[in-house]
Amino acid sequence: MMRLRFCPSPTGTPHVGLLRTALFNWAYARHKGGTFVFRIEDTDAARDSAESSLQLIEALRWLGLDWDEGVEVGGPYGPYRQSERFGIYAEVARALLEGGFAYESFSTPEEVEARHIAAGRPAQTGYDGYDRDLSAAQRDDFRAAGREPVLRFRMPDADIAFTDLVRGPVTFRTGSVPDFVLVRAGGQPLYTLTNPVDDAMMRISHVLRGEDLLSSTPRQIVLHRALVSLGLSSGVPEFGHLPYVMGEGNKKLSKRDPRSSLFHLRDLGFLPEGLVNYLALLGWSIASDRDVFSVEEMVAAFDIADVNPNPARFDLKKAQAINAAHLRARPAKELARRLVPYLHLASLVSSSMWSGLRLSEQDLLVRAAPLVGERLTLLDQAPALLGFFFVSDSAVVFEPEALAKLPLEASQLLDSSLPPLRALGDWTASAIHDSLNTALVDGLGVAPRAAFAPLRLAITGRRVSLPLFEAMEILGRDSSIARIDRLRETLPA
RNA sequence: GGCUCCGUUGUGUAGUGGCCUAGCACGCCGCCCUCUCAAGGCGGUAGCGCCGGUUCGAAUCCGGUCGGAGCUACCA
Repeated sequence: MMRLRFCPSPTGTPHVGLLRTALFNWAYARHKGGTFVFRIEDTDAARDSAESSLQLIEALRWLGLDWDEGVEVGGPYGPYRQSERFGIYAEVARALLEGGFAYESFSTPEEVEARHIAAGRPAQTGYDGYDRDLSAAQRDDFRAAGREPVLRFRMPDADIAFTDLVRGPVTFRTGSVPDFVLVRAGGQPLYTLTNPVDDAMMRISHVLRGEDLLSSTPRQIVLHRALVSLGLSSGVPEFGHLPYVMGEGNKKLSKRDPRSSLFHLRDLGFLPEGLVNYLALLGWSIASDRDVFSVEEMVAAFDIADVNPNPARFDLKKAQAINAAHLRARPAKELARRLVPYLHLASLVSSSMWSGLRLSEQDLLVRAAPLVGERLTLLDQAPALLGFFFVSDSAVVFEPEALAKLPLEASQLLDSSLPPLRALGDWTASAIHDSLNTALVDGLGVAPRAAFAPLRLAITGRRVSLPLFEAMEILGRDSSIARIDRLRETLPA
């Protein structure tokens, strides 16, 4: 049974790189019929926050990445927050020490550096193994001098090779990885210990994570092997390192960059479907001639072996284009529902939830949604496009620049449009179009482009809008005429 | 400095020795459609980092080189 996990540390707000990692783990687990575990690595009290944990949970839920075991849902290998597992780490640390896989180290960083310099080595060579074979008497002396040791892992004297699921064979040469710290002086376990221990305890079989952790893999592999020989684990997981998600230029996307924040993108009006689709494209593709797909399609096709190892740039334009494709694919009723929070934020509707809307608002939205759908790339553009439906006839604001660009014969065009509209039998878009065409284009000999500009402004207040005749149909005859009258009155004769 | 990873148009990718005078998408430019804006259709722009080698043949294999990135913490 394949077991994968997503195990962020709760620092800061969730960003796209992190979520891309979550998505690939989730998709691979789902593709293989495996188990997806969600663990939170909150071992660093100074940097972690409860708010960040909550945001992580909210982010996964919003994207639709569900987990089989983990925080909130529980499971057989819990608890799933590292802050609740310190007892386990202490036990494992003791076993490692007793088994000879780890040792107490008293050297300060300054002392290590001084030894390197004295020996003519570069200062930043890394820990030198000085305390590896301290005698009990020496350790007692250090303690007597008031020093507290860290626990270091004893790196074996051998190359460490593994086959990366994304990159193929990778080998770290003997001696290139120094003995690393597992537990701080004072007893706090570090990521170097907690992460592999939990992966082992939770029977994780495949570790897919960011490329930044590639260089920590040899350490984790030898630790896993130690756990196996201590009888604490049944095997070493496989590793795959996912490419970075970069920002503009060649800079790794920063956690602090607001543009990479999931919630920011959600506020802009990304659909979860659209964002998941785009995130999937960062290092993976479903086919050579297609890049718009559903999560289900992704799950059916996703294989870690197909992931590309080179770093990807987050391109907001492309993300929007993908989002727009998903927006257009939504049925009108559903699109209408998704619009509600954004319209509410712009104070256009009475509730942020569909069920809280007045029936008239619901009805209007369902009818208007098909017009707006193909004009959106992001949901937050909807208020500007739909605003005119939700204001009273006397409250339509005419764009000044649109007013300025009106054709000279604007008043005449408005005058001439009223009688046929009043006389119209069926108030439908095509009937409105026909009658106005007859009256203005044929009757007055004005080009369509110019003929309808004043009407568009009267109805919507803008120069660029939804299709005019459909908008008039939805708005209704009375409102349409009232709005045309109103613009007529503000223009000189 | 050391270790490790990466290198196809501006961006994301397809490509696993001949189907590649390199496909798709976004972007950009132009045309068509058209009540505006979109959407849609058509066309254009631009790329295998470089040098050697292997081979009848290389974007694909090998070596080197250059460039970029990460790690080199008692952070994760």
